[in-house]
Amino acid sequence: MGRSPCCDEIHVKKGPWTAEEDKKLVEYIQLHGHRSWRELPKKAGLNRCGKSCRLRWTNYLRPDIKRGNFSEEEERLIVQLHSTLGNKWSQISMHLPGRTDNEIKNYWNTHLRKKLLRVGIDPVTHQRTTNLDLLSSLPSLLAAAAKLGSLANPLDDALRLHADVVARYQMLKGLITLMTPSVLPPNTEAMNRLGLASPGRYQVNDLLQRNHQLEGLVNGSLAFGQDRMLSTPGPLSLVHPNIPSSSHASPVSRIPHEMMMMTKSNSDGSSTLIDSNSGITTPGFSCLDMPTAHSTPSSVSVSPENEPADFMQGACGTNASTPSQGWEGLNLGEPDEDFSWKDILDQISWADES
DNA sequence: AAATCCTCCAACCGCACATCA
DNA sequence: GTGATGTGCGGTTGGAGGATT
Repeated sequence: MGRSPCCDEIHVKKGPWTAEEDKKLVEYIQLHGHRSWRELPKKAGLNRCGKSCRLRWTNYLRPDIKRGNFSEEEERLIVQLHSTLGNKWSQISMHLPGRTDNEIKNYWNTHLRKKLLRVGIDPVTHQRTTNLDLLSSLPSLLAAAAKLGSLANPLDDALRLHADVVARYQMLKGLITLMTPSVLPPNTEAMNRLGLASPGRYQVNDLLQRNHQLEGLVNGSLAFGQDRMLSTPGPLSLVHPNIPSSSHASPVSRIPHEMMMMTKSNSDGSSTLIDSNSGITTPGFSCLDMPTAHSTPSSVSVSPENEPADFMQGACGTNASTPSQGWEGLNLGEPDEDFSWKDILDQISWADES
């Protein structure tokens, strides 16, 4: 029952093609075409199975094949087509002249897939990976940080600091990812979840800009931490710039010189980050033109009823009655006493979980 | 310099479907 | 209607070559 394998002939060569085989195949097809792939190898004097000949021709020897790197335009097109067609590589290749399905498939698996993952897009569903995915690594990070924290020598403190900074960095990256829409075709389900789907309210570029701003903040904080770790090892407390130092009334007792960050408002609406200990400034941090507030968040709840804009406002402090409220709600300030990643997770509620 | 690891991609494999006798 | 055959497609593999240790 069933069909016989295509390449069941004994002594049929497999593996890479030689230049001589290529030449034979090309010359034969140019002269006679390829009406029957099964007959072709015999007639062309090739010790290959028809299937192998077809593959070699369609994927490599065909004269209209485009070689070389994929352009950005091609990349975009592939991603776009993949989001609607899935792994239908042959259909995708129809839209990219000169590219074979095999080439596109390989390029997808080796480059584009990873690229999407890096920017927080699930390459299968083309949905943003949820913050919960990103945050799933936090327990291990925290465990590592706690373990390091229990050791008592300067080097361990430095390591602990580093783990702490990394954990916070991951956390903020996760939140930024959560708050920002994709540059790709709208990821409707995730966008709807976050209430980001309504057109006109959020412009992608606008949000991307905010993303950059927030990333700048995060990276800046990370840089501060690393800088501090090198010079004076000790725990780092990442404090949001808009939280006045007075609002951090319970500095962690074990931290002798907690690094504090404040902001100076600039006339253009941006702010400059200032490390009150070192005096180091980081200009350009900005919470420009956030949508108008209609509530002041006392805690963070990302759901259609309590949109991320509220959180963003809280985070940036432009409209909250107390500038610090948004970030305080996130518990980003006091790492050693009250700080709890679980609390943050608890504060982020998903509409479809209820 | 050697060993090991990693990445990439051409080629293979097996299945599904279309066609034909 | 059924089985044999040919072709197309998507997933997977193996090895070459580069990077890292």
